[in-house]
Amino acid sequence: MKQTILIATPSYLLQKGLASIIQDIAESELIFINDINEVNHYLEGNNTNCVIIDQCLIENKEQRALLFQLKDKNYYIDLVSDEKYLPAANKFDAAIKYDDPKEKVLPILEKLINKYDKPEDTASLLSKREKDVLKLVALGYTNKQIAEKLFISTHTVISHRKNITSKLGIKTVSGLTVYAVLNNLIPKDHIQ
Amino acid sequence: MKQTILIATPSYLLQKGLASIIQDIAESELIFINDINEVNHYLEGNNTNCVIIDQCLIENKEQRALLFQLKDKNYYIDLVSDEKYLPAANKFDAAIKYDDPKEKVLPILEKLINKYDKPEDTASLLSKREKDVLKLVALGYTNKQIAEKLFISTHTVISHRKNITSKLGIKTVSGLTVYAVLNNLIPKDHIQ
DNA sequence: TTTAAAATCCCAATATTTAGGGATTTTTTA
DNA sequence: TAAAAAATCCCTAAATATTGGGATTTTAAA
Repeated sequence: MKQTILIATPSYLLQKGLASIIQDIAESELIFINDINEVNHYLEGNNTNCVIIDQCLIENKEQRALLFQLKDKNYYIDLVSDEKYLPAANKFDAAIKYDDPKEKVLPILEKLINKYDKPEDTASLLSKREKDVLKLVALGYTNKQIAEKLFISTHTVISHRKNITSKLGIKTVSGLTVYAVLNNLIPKDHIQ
Repeated sequence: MKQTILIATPSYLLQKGLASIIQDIAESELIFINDINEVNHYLEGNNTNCVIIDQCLIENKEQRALLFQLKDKNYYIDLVSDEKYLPAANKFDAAIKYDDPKEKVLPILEKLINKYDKPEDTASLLSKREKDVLKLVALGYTNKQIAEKLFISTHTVISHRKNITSKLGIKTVSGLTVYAVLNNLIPKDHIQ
């Protein structure tokens, strides 16, 4: 099952940046809110796995206390504009600075995703071989070409495609292509 | 023709955020650099349309002077962490703050894209009708279904597809689907 | 060690697409 | 107003994909 991540920051650049990075790692449901009171309200009424919150939204102690009421249920990531706003001791599980480079940001988000990523997600619906076939379908190869590439007969390719179709409920090449692109099975680049 | 945008910031979040927003507006070539000297070196040896540079990378006057040597050729966007770093008078064409909301960021980038987007880009390669057909192909319809939807014969659909194929040089359904998705001809949602 | 899933292969009939020719009628545009 | 481009329609043969049946062998899990 997809995990839900709440992202609370007024910055559009950071919203889109976090979204882009997170979706590259694994498909997740992202909620964007930029009002601290709405964040607390949302957390009370909905299940989330992680809260990424911009330090600049927290104005007082009451808000802060409310925020951490559900500490046990969620993973909290602090988002700060500058090192100086990093409190020495705090309740956050991790912190990301606005200007952190790739090497600092990626591990934190990857850890978060792996922590909550369930094994039975979309990708594992398909067997290894089915994914191989799907990839090549999405890359525009014919069944015959796929058979040659995988050293199997076209019959087998067709069988795999039948299984893919029934598992995914997607029967058209274009639908499978979109699925493959969205599930990062193929690079988004040009296709022959 | 695609435009080239140089993005200079150490922040991975901002890099990915800018990339995500810009690519949503129009396909562009993005160059990421996070060293001011490399930026200047790159600008001398390559053609760009726009430079988005993080204020924090500019350490002294010499670097600043070098940066604006090609002022006439490029559109410059300033990226600042805080209002206080915004110089009263400067050579930048626009400025974006780290924590700007969508309403401030989008117009600036849209203006930039439209400024340089050539009329003869990918979308206008195809005629109106060809785009109609391409859309439906990418949505997984068969030629027969497309014919019914557009109130034309399947022969016409096939003719349009032949023209699309020769104009785009893409002959597979999956390739056309990726093209359609990348060119925002269809919503990225689920397809039957 | 059974059982179930995965991976492999086969056939035949039908549906669909592709590639190679055309041709005619509207619209645009120079 | 000519000429060019766009949109429409037609044909046939060959190539591919889809559907709806099977079956066998490996591999993994209970």
